Amino acid sequence: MLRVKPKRAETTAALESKEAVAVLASLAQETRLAIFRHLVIAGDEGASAGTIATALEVPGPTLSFHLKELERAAIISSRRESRLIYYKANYARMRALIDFLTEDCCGGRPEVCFGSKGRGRK
Amino acid sequence: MLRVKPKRAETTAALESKEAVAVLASLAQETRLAIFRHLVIAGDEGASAGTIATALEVPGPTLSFHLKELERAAIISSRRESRLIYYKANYARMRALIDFLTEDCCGGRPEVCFGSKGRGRK
DNA sequence: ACTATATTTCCAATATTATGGAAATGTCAA
DNA sequence: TTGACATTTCCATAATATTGGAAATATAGT
Repeated sequence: MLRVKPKRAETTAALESKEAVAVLASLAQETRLAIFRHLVIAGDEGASAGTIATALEVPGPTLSFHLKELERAAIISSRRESRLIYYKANYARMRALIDFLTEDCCGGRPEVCFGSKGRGRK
Repeated sequence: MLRVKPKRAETTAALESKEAVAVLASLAQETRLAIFRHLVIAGDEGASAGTIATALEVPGPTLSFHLKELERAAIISSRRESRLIYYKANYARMRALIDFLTEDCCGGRPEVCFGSKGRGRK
């Protein structure tokens, strides 16, 4: 039997309003959102800068700029593997963002957003 | 027993990537996020521009600019009531954003973001 | 050391966004 | 129709973000 994940993958720190703005801004750009989506699909291994550049047809310096923005917001992380630098999505951070928005959206009035019972998940 | 909402409050249209960027951008600014949060708390009646301006201490023209941005992204809506203009949060739109992010984050690998079973809600 | 490849930093041009005073508009009451 | 109030539009300024070529840095193979 293939136990997938006994508990949360990474620690989920709640987002402050300022931080939430930063994460939102990091995703509020077409190329960056495309990068993030690409990385979600790439999974845990992530994808190298070159692979991303080719897939999304973005010039190196432009890609590098956006990768840095995403990393600054901690919505992605990177590791070097010999000559390649692999980037990977930070799911915990995305989850924290979703949780922040859920609180923002539903704080006090969950019924309006998610029906009479709120969300299943705490 | 107090049945709160039999079904969804508003129709929830799924977000396109471009639209998602627009909604993200509309919230990716401190003042605008504060406005939105204020409106969530204000509830269905919403809050007038003046009320918001006073509460958040934002000059009229600046507020007006941000309200327009939020409205352009359809994350809030407005109605005039005699001399006042009331703004109110569009919960359905926020939900659509959250759903978009959830798909983006978890599409293919829900276990990574939300534990081995995904979210309770569809 | 030299070469090739991957990626980044530097930098300057361009584009977009945010800010708020002054003036315009819209609404109502007298 | 004048006056008071709420809000917006106009507009100039300032701040921030995006873009990509050229040059720099990092790593590995020969």
